[in-house]
Amino acid sequence: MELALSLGHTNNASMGFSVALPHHTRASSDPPLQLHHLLPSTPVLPSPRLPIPCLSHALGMEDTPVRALDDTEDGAALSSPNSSAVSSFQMELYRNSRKFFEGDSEEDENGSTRKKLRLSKTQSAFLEDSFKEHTTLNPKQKLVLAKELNLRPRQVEVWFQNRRARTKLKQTEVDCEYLKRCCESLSEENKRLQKELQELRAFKTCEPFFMQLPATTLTMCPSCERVATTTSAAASATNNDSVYLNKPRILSGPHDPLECFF
DNA sequence: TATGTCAAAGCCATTACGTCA
DNA sequence: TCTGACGTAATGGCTTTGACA
Repeated sequence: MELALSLGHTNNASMGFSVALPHHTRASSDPPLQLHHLLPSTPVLPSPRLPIPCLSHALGMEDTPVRALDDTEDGAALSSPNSSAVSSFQMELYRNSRKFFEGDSEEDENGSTRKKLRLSKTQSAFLEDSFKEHTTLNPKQKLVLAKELNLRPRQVEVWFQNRRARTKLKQTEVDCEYLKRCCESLSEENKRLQKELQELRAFKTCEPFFMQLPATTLTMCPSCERVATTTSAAASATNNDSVYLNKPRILSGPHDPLECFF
């Protein structure tokens, strides 16, 4: 029985029940990366690329190369922010990024402390969309994403690592649920078959009694058309007279009840 | 051609931290 | 204010793989 479990999102549907991600998805053969490869076809953000350049501008970080990719293709998308007032959305980004930068600097100062930096919703959404496109990143993709989100490449790498782990965990839960249902179903089937077997056995053991009804009602074997005869002992006891025996009696040889009946 | 070494990348288990009820 | 549960970022160790001598 093949358990073709392609429930939910799996990295490799052909792997059947296994939920393991391909161990090595090294992208050495990947085509040259373009930014649009990293982005969802339907961005969840008004303009996924907009906030970061905005942010860089607000922070006076124009020297930070945000446009890490081929300018010819995505230049428009990465163009400077529009002239409208900075939205609260962008301000939130600004504040979040301030926190990140402060966190980074703090970590640099006392490297022993492990500061956990919470990603903003925007960053998470961006990463999530990228994950839908590629569950693994090649170094270039990682760098591009890191620059886009103002994160360290290591952070992007870790996020994808943890995201793959979460996916696998969820898939495992789904698989467990499915197997649980399979198990329950098989148990029911097993019970049903056991019951059926018991009934058949009971029927088989009852049959001789069926065959041992009073002689008047069971005088002839349907297969051989022989009537019940007396045993030799009975014959001698009755002076060789043929008698009908009312006592239970199993015929031997061809008169085996099972042989005759079936 | 076979083999050992090394670096890179991924997975896994675990820790540590932030948030929330 | 405290606390425990939970989600998740981060870490360290191990394995696998490909390149290279």
